[in-house]
Amino acid sequence: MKLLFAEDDAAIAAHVVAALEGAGFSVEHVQNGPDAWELGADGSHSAIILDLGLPGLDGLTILKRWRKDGIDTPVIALTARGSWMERVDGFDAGADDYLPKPFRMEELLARLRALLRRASARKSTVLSNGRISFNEASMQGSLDGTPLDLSPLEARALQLFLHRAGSVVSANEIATHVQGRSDDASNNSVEAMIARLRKKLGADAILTRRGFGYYIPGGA
Amino acid sequence: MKLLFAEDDAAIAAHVVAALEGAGFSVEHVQNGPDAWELGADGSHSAIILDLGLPGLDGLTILKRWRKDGIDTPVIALTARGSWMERVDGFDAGADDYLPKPFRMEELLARLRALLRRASARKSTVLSNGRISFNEASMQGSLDGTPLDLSPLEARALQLFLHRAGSVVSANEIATHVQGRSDDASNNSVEAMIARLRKKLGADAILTRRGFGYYIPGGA
DNA sequence: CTGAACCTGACAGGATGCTGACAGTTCAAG
DNA sequence: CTTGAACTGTCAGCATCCTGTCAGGTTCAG
Repeated sequence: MKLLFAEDDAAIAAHVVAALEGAGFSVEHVQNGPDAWELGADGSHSAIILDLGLPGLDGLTILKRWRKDGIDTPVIALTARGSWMERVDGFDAGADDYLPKPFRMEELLARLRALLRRASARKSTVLSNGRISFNEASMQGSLDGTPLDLSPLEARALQLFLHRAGSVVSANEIATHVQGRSDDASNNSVEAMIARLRKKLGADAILTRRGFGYYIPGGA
Repeated sequence: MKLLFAEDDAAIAAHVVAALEGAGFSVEHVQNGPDAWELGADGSHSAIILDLGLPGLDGLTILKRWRKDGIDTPVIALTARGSWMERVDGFDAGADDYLPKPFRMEELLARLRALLRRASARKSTVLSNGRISFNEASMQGSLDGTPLDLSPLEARALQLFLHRAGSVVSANEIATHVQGRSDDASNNSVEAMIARLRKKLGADAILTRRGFGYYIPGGA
């Protein structure tokens, strides 16, 4: 299990490297953007932990280049603060998970393992429910087999709903998972997105549970 | 929080059981495969710590059987050593996490907590009592299997009653838990809500204990 | 019998959710 | 650099639903 770890802060890096190696991983550590890009580009790592604030070459740019080149190594992005814009950008650029600094090692390890597990079981990444299906590898949704034209946020929302088919997802959870925000209320962006999604999926695809949230029927 | 712990090495087991109980868990300990399978099969545990090298019946086989039978209790697999193959097999069989021996207790506890946290966030509990049932995941109540159309407060109230089936819930508790108020008396909003709920559930679903509160018969 | 506790139907104000429109931003093509 | 398309947050208006309150009736315990 070889990991690539890109982080310029020496103190943090030493700590993390020690913990990762203690957990049985072999770690390659780089401290600047160009090195990270070069090493990651060969696709030989099981996962990459990428600080978005690298010197020399921005983490987001690196990530986008990798994805463009077809490198699908799972990436956990480390964001400087709880900046939600950064998180959203990270997801759009192709990160599989993000972790806001500061973080606890257990958290990083847990997410890393989850990511590796998902990656190893990547065969069955097609969620389906009634007329709707969704390929998590390509983030492509379909209705009755015909591909849908979903925006990034809509796709993530649909993914979330399908993962939790049959159970209610609160607007707050949607905001967190899909948009990367955690501030509640005071805006109806979730409602707006649901409306757009419904327009593409059909009005009865996503149901409202007034006062609680939204859900896709079926599942559990 | 009841745990199932399957481990045949008596020395390790004693150590782990002591630590788990010290952390506030109630532990059922078994030392061979068949016992583990039997006890785990009732799905009553919050989590299972499963040594893969059990005598009598292999841990992986047990795990696969459970999953086949729909037991989705979170499982931490203990692997003999850092054998990579074993880990992969463990994940494929349905383990939620693995831990290579030897391990430190803190590590086990940390992973256990992480697992329980994740699991509790996804659990879809169905409360039921006589003709009434309530799915907490979808916040959907049913009477004789037919879905009910409950308002948010009614749904939360029904949930509360079912959680405390057989015991009296005071109007004050209802006001607090369901409506989020803490001011007592001076209004009969609770009474009004009970009336509306009875209209949907049937008059005999919720009984009054004059001077104390309301309750659903049966349960405890 | 009597007062307190409880029930119920009606109602209005408020909360909640939906929708169409719009503007700022990003991104890629020209 | 300019341009245009796509995306998404925000806003305002609207429809609907929810729920606290009130008034009057009913039931219960002492």
